Amino acid sequence: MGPVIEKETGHGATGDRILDAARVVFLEKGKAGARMHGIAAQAGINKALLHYYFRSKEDLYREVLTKELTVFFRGLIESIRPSGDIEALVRDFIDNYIDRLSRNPQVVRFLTWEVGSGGPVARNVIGGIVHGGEGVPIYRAFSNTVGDAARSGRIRPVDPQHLLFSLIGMCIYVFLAAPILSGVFPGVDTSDKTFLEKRKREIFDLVWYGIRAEKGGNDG
Amino acid sequence: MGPVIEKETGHGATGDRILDAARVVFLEKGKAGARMHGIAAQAGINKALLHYYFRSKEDLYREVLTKELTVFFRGLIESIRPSGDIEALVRDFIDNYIDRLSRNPQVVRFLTWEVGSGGPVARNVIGGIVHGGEGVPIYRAFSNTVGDAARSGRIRPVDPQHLLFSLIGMCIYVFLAAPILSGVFPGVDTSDKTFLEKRKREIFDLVWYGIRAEKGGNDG
DNA sequence: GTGTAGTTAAACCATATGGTTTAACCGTAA
DNA sequence: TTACGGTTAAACCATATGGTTTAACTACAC
Repeated sequence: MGPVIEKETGHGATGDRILDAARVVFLEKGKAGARMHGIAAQAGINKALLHYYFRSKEDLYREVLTKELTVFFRGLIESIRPSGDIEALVRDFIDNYIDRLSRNPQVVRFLTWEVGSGGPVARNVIGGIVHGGEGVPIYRAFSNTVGDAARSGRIRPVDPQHLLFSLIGMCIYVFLAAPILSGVFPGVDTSDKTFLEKRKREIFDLVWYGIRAEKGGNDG
Repeated sequence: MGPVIEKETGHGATGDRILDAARVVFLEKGKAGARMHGIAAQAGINKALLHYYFRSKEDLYREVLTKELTVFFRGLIESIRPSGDIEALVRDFIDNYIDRLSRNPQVVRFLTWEVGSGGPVARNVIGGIVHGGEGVPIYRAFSNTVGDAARSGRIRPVDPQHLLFSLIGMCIYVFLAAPILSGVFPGVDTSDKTFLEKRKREIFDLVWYGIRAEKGGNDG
């Protein structure tokens, strides 16, 4: 059945080395800025072999990006599948999103490049993950938990979609803007655990105080 | 003193046409993806004249980006200079940030490209604007207003830097991720006034309920 | 040994790229 | 008239680019 094949990815060992190399180069330079020659060099092989494995730059880019985003978002979503408790959901969301971003800062960079060029690959991958899969799609579950909490009077009524955007925005912003922020505000360092823990607390407090129902009834 | 010169930008009429053209092309393709030939064509001139005005692609890119970011952020910051009232500050910030982003969506795209390549230009421009200028630098003013509000008991104590990041993140996220979000959540349209007004309300409510001091003392 | 997949070096190809140079043309100011 | 800056078309240059082809070499499977 042919030579040694790694079942994991569907590519042989060399194919994987190429994907790794391509990841590094695309990450650093983006699709337009990357050079096939550079990728081959990074993988320690020559152009001929590179094209023996991947027809074109386009192909390679799509594979790299799809793999990267799929792994990240699938993992993320699995770690925050809502249990029904809104407070735990918010806390887990913030916790997991920030932890995973800090452990995979490349993902943000890939997303940045992608969005720059219209994001066709990311749209596909993320759309599939957020709405598809087995069981209750993740967004549906999130939305239900928020709705239930509002109906039961634990939180005030909020639009779940906007709450989601707010959570994501607050978590991802510091990573996205890191190259700029770290130059403008010394002390901002997205690889510093202390900073990130503080960021988590600040986000959670803002959101939780921001949505929970007030204890003593409401006044004007 | 030479031919007709537009004093506004320091470039002649042709120079401005080139800058406009370059803006369009860099916006669409990023620095690496842009072609000098394409920029010349967009400006309706030939390559020779293009290089007669701008030595290199690098030069042109720096000028375009600096101009774009300077105009946007200077305008933004002037429109939200804090008056001392924290509630008004939060409301104005959200209002102006979202309005200006929706009127200048290119800026987000430029920032995206910039951040992708490490953001050296943006870091300079934004750093200068946020901390420099006449009078009290804007971040200082923001931070003071938040601090005063906390000391006077109007809001609970919050870290002004993190509050700022949260505000920016919530406002900018939908614009940044628009190409992806619009594919994943039909109905998300950052050029739709209704959507943006709702977004503003949701952000303001979350933040304001999230930071204001509770009326009836606190409980466990 | 023969065949086959993986691999290499190197030449090759058509086209693109950023940038320069040259010669000429045009309108206006001196 | 002359001089000059803005402008053009076109050729030119060195290098880079994505991608292909060829011939040969290696290790392992049969």
